Amino acid sequence: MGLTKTEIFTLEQNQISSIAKVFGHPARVAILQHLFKIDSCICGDLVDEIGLAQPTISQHLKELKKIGLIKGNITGTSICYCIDKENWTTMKTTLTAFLDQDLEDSNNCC
Amino acid sequence: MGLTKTEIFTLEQNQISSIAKVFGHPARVAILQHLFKIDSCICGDLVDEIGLAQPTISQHLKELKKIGLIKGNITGTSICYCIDKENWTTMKTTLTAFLDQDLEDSNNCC
DNA sequence: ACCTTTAATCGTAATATTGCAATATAATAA
DNA sequence: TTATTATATTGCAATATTACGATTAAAGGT
Repeated sequence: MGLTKTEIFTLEQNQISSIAKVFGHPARVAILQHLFKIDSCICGDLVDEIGLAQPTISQHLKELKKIGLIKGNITGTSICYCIDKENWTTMKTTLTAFLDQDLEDSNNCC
Repeated sequence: MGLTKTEIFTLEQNQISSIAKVFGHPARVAILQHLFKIDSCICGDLVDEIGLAQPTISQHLKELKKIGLIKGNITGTSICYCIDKENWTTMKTTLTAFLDQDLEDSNNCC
Protein backbone atom coordinates (compact mmCIF):
# COMPACT_ATOMS: atom_id res chain seq x y z
CA MET A 1 0.00 0.00 0.00
CA GLY A 2 1.34 3.46 0.86
CA LEU A 3 -0.92 4.62 -1.91
CA THR A 4 -3.76 7.00 -1.16
CA LYS A 5 -7.18 5.86 -2.42
CA THR A 6 -8.06 9.16 -4.07
CA GLU A 7 -10.88 7.63 -6.09
CA ILE A 8 -13.15 7.20 -3.10
CA PHE A 9 -13.06 10.89 -2.21
CA THR A 10 -14.71 13.96 -3.68
CA LEU A 11 -12.87 16.36 -5.94
CA GLU A 12 -13.04 18.99 -3.21
CA GLN A 13 -11.56 16.66 -0.61
CA ASN A 14 -8.73 15.75 -2.94
CA GLN A 15 -8.09 19.39 -3.81
CA ILE A 16 -7.95 20.46 -0.19
CA SER A 17 -5.61 17.65 0.74
CA SER A 18 -3.36 18.30 -2.25
CA ILE A 19 -2.92 21.93 -1.28
CA ALA A 20 -2.42 21.04 2.37
CA LYS A 21 0.14 18.41 1.46
CA VAL A 22 2.30 21.05 -0.19
CA PHE A 23 2.13 23.17 2.96
CA GLY A 24 2.96 20.07 4.94
CA HIS A 25 6.70 20.64 4.91
CA PRO A 26 8.42 23.46 6.83
CA ALA A 27 10.86 24.13 3.98
CA ARG A 28 8.01 24.89 1.61
CA VAL A 29 6.35 27.10 4.20
CA ALA A 30 9.67 28.91 4.66
CA ILE A 31 10.12 29.34 0.91
CA LEU A 32 6.66 30.84 0.52
CA GLN A 33 7.15 33.16 3.49
CA HIS A 34 10.44 34.33 2.04
CA LEU A 35 8.95 34.93 -1.38
CA PHE A 36 6.23 37.03 0.24
CA LYS A 37 8.72 38.95 2.37
CA ILE A 38 11.06 39.82 -0.47
CA ASP A 39 8.61 41.78 -2.56
CA SER A 40 10.48 41.25 -5.76
CA CYS A 41 11.26 37.64 -6.30
CA ILE A 42 14.41 35.84 -5.36
CA CYS A 43 16.09 32.80 -6.82
CA GLY A 44 18.81 30.63 -5.35
CA ASP A 45 19.24 32.87 -2.34
CA LEU A 46 16.71 30.46 -0.94
CA VAL A 47 19.47 27.90 -0.66
CA ASP A 48 21.40 30.24 1.64
CA GLU A 49 18.32 31.53 3.41
CA ILE A 50 17.00 28.08 4.24
CA GLY A 51 19.65 25.59 5.31
CA LEU A 52 19.08 22.84 2.79
CA ALA A 53 21.16 21.65 -0.15
CA GLN A 54 20.49 23.10 -3.59
CA PRO A 55 18.92 19.95 -5.06
CA THR A 56 16.59 19.73 -2.07
CA ILE A 57 15.40 23.31 -2.47
CA SER A 58 14.99 22.74 -6.19
CA GLN A 59 12.80 19.76 -5.45
CA HIS A 60 10.59 21.73 -3.06
CA LEU A 61 10.30 24.55 -5.60
CA LYS A 62 9.20 22.01 -8.16
CA GLU A 63 6.32 20.89 -5.96
CA LEU A 64 5.26 24.46 -5.30
CA LYS A 65 5.39 25.12 -9.02
CA LYS A 66 3.47 21.95 -9.84
CA ILE A 67 0.51 23.02 -7.73
CA GLY A 68 0.75 26.52 -9.20
CA LEU A 69 1.56 28.54 -6.11
CA ILE A 70 4.79 29.93 -7.54
CA LYS A 71 6.14 30.70 -10.97
CA GLY A 72 9.65 31.28 -12.28
CA ASN A 73 11.24 33.73 -14.66
CA ILE A 74 14.59 33.05 -16.28
CA THR A 75 16.93 36.02 -15.86
CA GLY A 76 20.37 35.28 -17.13
CA THR A 77 21.78 32.22 -15.44
CA SER A 78 19.53 32.54 -12.47
CA ILE A 79 15.81 31.96 -12.08
CA CYS A 80 13.51 34.37 -10.40
CA TYR A 81 10.72 32.75 -8.43
CA CYS A 82 7.67 34.42 -7.05
CA ILE A 83 4.20 33.79 -5.74
CA ASP A 84 1.47 33.34 -8.32
CA LYS A 85 -0.95 35.77 -6.73
CA GLU A 86 -3.94 34.70 -8.75
CA ASN A 87 -3.57 31.03 -7.91
CA TRP A 88 -2.75 31.90 -4.32
CA THR A 89 -6.09 33.67 -4.02
CA THR A 90 -7.98 30.75 -5.56
CA MET A 91 -6.22 28.34 -3.24
CA LYS A 92 -7.07 30.53 -0.27
CA THR A 93 -10.73 30.49 -1.16
CA THR A 94 -10.80 26.70 -1.28
CA LEU A 95 -8.92 26.30 1.97
CA THR A 96 -10.81 29.01 3.82
CA ALA A 97 -14.14 27.40 2.96
CA PHE A 98 -12.88 24.26 4.63
CA LEU A 99 -11.50 26.06 7.67
CA ASP A 100 -14.69 28.07 8.15
CA GLN A 101 -16.97 25.06 8.50
CA ASP A 102 -17.26 25.76 12.21
CA LEU A 103 -19.09 29.00 11.48
CA GLU A 104 -22.19 27.05 10.51
CA ASP A 105 -23.91 26.66 13.89
CA SER A 106 -23.28 23.02 14.99
CA ASN A 107 -23.28 21.85 18.56
CA ASN A 108 -20.80 19.73 20.34
CA CYS A 109 -21.54 16.71 22.46
CA CYS A 110 -18.04 15.99 23.74
CA MET B 1 17.04 10.35 4.84
CA GLY B 2 13.26 10.69 4.55
CA LEU B 3 13.54 12.66 7.75
CA THR B 4 12.48 16.29 7.86
CA LYS B 5 15.08 18.68 9.30
CA THR B 6 12.69 20.42 11.67
CA GLU B 7 15.50 21.95 13.70
CA ILE B 8 16.44 24.43 11.00
CA PHE B 9 12.96 25.95 10.84
CA THR B 10 11.09 28.31 13.12
CA LEU B 11 8.46 27.12 15.55
CA GLU B 12 5.80 28.85 13.45
CA GLN B 13 6.96 27.15 10.26
CA ASN B 14 6.89 23.77 11.95
CA GLN B 15 3.46 24.42 13.45
CA ILE B 16 1.98 25.45 10.13
CA SER B 17 3.42 22.45 8.34
CA SER B 18 2.29 20.05 11.09
CA ILE B 19 -1.28 21.26 10.82
CA ALA B 20 -1.18 21.20 7.03
CA LYS B 21 0.27 17.70 7.04
CA VAL B 22 -2.77 16.42 8.90
CA PHE B 23 -5.03 18.01 6.30
CA GLY B 24 -2.83 16.47 3.63
CA HIS B 25 -4.89 13.32 3.28
CA PRO B 26 -8.40 13.23 1.77
CA ALA B 27 -9.63 10.71 4.35
CA ARG B 28 -8.83 13.11 7.19
CA VAL B 29 -10.47 15.97 5.33
CA ALA B 30 -13.54 13.75 4.83
CA ILE B 31 -13.60 12.76 8.49
CA LEU B 32 -13.49 16.37 9.62
CA GLN B 33 -16.17 17.41 7.14
CA HIS B 34 -18.39 14.61 8.37
CA LEU B 35 -17.87 15.51 12.01
CA PHE B 36 -18.87 19.07 11.22
CA LYS B 37 -21.91 17.98 9.23
CA ILE B 38 -23.24 15.61 11.85
CA ASP B 39 -23.70 18.10 14.65
CA SER B 40 -23.57 15.55 17.35
CA CYS B 41 -20.58 13.35 17.04
CA ILE B 42 -20.37 10.07 15.33
CA CYS B 43 -18.10 7.11 15.89
CA GLY B 44 -17.48 4.12 13.65
CA ASP B 45 -20.10 5.23 11.17
CA LEU B 46 -17.06 6.89 9.67
CA VAL B 47 -15.91 3.48 8.52
CA ASP B 48 -19.15 3.08 6.51
CA GLU B 49 -19.29 6.71 5.44
CA ILE B 50 -15.74 6.75 4.12
CA GLY B 51 -14.75 3.62 2.24
CA LEU B 52 -11.70 2.57 4.21
CA ALA B 53 -11.09 -0.33 6.57
CA GLN B 54 -11.63 0.15 10.27
CA PRO B 55 -7.95 0.04 11.26
CA THR B 56 -7.20 2.66 8.62
CA ILE B 57 -9.90 5.03 9.89
CA SER B 58 -8.72 4.43 13.42
CA GLN B 59 -5.21 5.39 12.38
CA HIS B 60 -6.40 8.62 10.76
CA LEU B 61 -8.49 9.45 13.83
CA LYS B 62 -5.39 8.98 15.94
CA GLU B 63 -3.51 11.59 13.95
CA LEU B 64 -6.37 14.04 14.17
CA LYS B 65 -6.52 13.43 17.91
CA LYS B 66 -2.77 13.78 18.29
CA ILE B 67 -2.81 17.29 16.85
CA GLY B 68 -5.86 18.11 18.96
CA LEU B 69 -8.44 18.76 16.27
CA ILE B 70 -10.83 16.10 17.51
CA LYS B 71 -11.63 14.46 20.82
CA GLY B 72 -13.44 11.27 21.73
CA ASN B 73 -15.96 10.28 24.34
CA ILE B 74 -16.53 6.68 25.32
CA THR B 75 -20.23 5.80 25.25
CA GLY B 76 -20.81 2.15 25.86
CA THR B 77 -18.88 0.04 23.42
CA SER B 78 -18.61 2.80 20.87
CA ILE B 79 -16.61 6.00 20.88
CA CYS B 80 -18.05 9.33 20.03
CA TYR B 81 -15.71 11.63 18.16
CA CYS B 82 -16.14 15.31 17.55
CA ILE B 83 -14.30 18.47 16.63
CA ASP B 84 -12.43 20.24 19.40
CA LYS B 85 -13.84 23.68 18.66
CA GLU B 86 -11.37 25.55 20.80
CA ASN B 87 -8.33 23.98 19.19
CA TRP B 88 -9.92 24.30 15.77
CA THR B 89 -10.18 28.05 16.28
CA THR B 90 -6.59 28.32 17.42
CA MET B 91 -5.44 26.28 14.44
CA LYS B 92 -7.45 28.48 12.12
CA THR B 93 -5.79 31.59 13.47
CA THR B 94 -2.33 30.16 12.82
CA LEU B 95 -3.16 28.98 9.34
CA THR B 96 -5.07 32.08 8.34
CA ALA B 97 -2.15 34.30 9.29
CA PHE B 98 -0.04 32.30 6.86
CA LEU B 99 -2.63 32.36 4.10
CA ASP B 100 -3.20 36.10 4.46
CA GLN B 101 0.41 37.08 3.82
CA ASP B 102 -0.59 38.36 0.40
CA LEU B 103 -2.67 41.08 1.99
CA GLU B 104 0.48 42.92 2.97
CA ASP B 105 1.12 45.03 -0.16
CA SER B 106 3.97 43.28 -2.01
CA ASN B 107 4.56 43.57 -5.72
CA ASN B 108 5.24 40.88 -8.19
CA CYS B 109 8.00 40.85 -10.76
CA CYS B 110 7.05 37.69 -12.63
C1' DA C 1 -19.30 -17.04 32.47
C1' DC C 2 -19.87 -16.44 27.36
C1' DC C 3 -20.91 -14.08 23.34
C1' DT C 4 -21.25 -9.75 20.67
C1' DT C 5 -20.00 -5.26 19.37
C1' DT C 6 -16.82 -1.55 18.79
C1' DA C 7 -12.52 0.35 18.41
C1' DA C 8 -7.41 0.17 19.18
C1' DT C 9 -3.06 -2.01 18.26
C1' DC C 10 0.30 -5.01 15.92
C1' DG C 11 2.58 -6.57 12.01
C1' DT C 12 3.61 -6.03 7.48
C1' DA C 13 3.64 -4.93 2.44
C1' DA C 14 3.61 -1.31 -0.90
C1' DT C 15 4.48 3.17 -1.95
C1' DA C 16 5.87 8.09 -1.00
C1' DT C 17 8.84 11.56 0.86
C1' DT C 18 13.07 13.73 2.25
C1' DG C 19 17.71 14.88 1.50
C1' DC C 20 21.95 14.96 -0.82
C1' DA C 21 26.10 13.76 -3.86
C1' DA C 22 27.01 13.53 -8.46
C1' DT C 23 25.96 14.92 -12.77
C1' DA C 24 23.68 17.37 -16.49
C1' DT C 25 21.98 21.55 -18.59
C1' DA C 26 21.73 26.33 -19.84
C1' DA C 27 23.16 30.92 -19.99
C1' DT C 28 26.60 34.30 -19.59
C1' DA C 29 31.54 35.87 -19.18
C1' DA C 30 36.31 35.79 -20.45
C1' DT D 1 35.85 28.04 -27.22
C1' DT D 2 36.42 27.49 -22.49
C1' DA D 3 35.30 28.69 -17.99
C1' DT D 4 31.88 30.09 -14.64
C1' DT D 5 27.56 30.44 -12.47
C1' DA D 6 22.92 28.93 -11.45
C1' DT D 7 19.56 25.60 -11.50
C1' DA D 8 17.57 21.04 -12.74
C1' DT D 9 17.83 16.11 -12.91
C1' DT D 10 19.35 11.51 -11.60
C1' DG D 11 20.21 7.95 -8.43
C1' DC D 12 19.99 6.35 -4.11
C1' DA D 13 19.66 5.59 1.01
C1' DA D 14 16.88 6.45 5.04
C1' DT D 15 12.62 7.18 6.80
C1' DA D 16 7.52 8.03 6.67
C1' DT D 17 2.92 7.08 5.18
C1' DT D 18 -0.96 4.41 3.73
C1' DA D 19 -3.72 0.49 4.00
C1' DC D 20 -5.35 -3.70 5.81
C1' DG D 21 -5.63 -8.54 7.96
C1' DA D 22 -5.22 -10.47 12.34
C1' DT D 23 -5.47 -9.82 16.94
C1' DT D 24 -6.41 -7.62 21.29
C1' DA D 25 -9.04 -4.87 24.67
C1' DA D 26 -13.06 -3.05 26.72
C1' DA D 27 -17.88 -2.68 27.51
C1' DG D 28 -22.58 -4.64 27.34
C1' DG D 29 -25.94 -8.03 26.77
C1' DT D 30 -27.64 -12.87 27.60
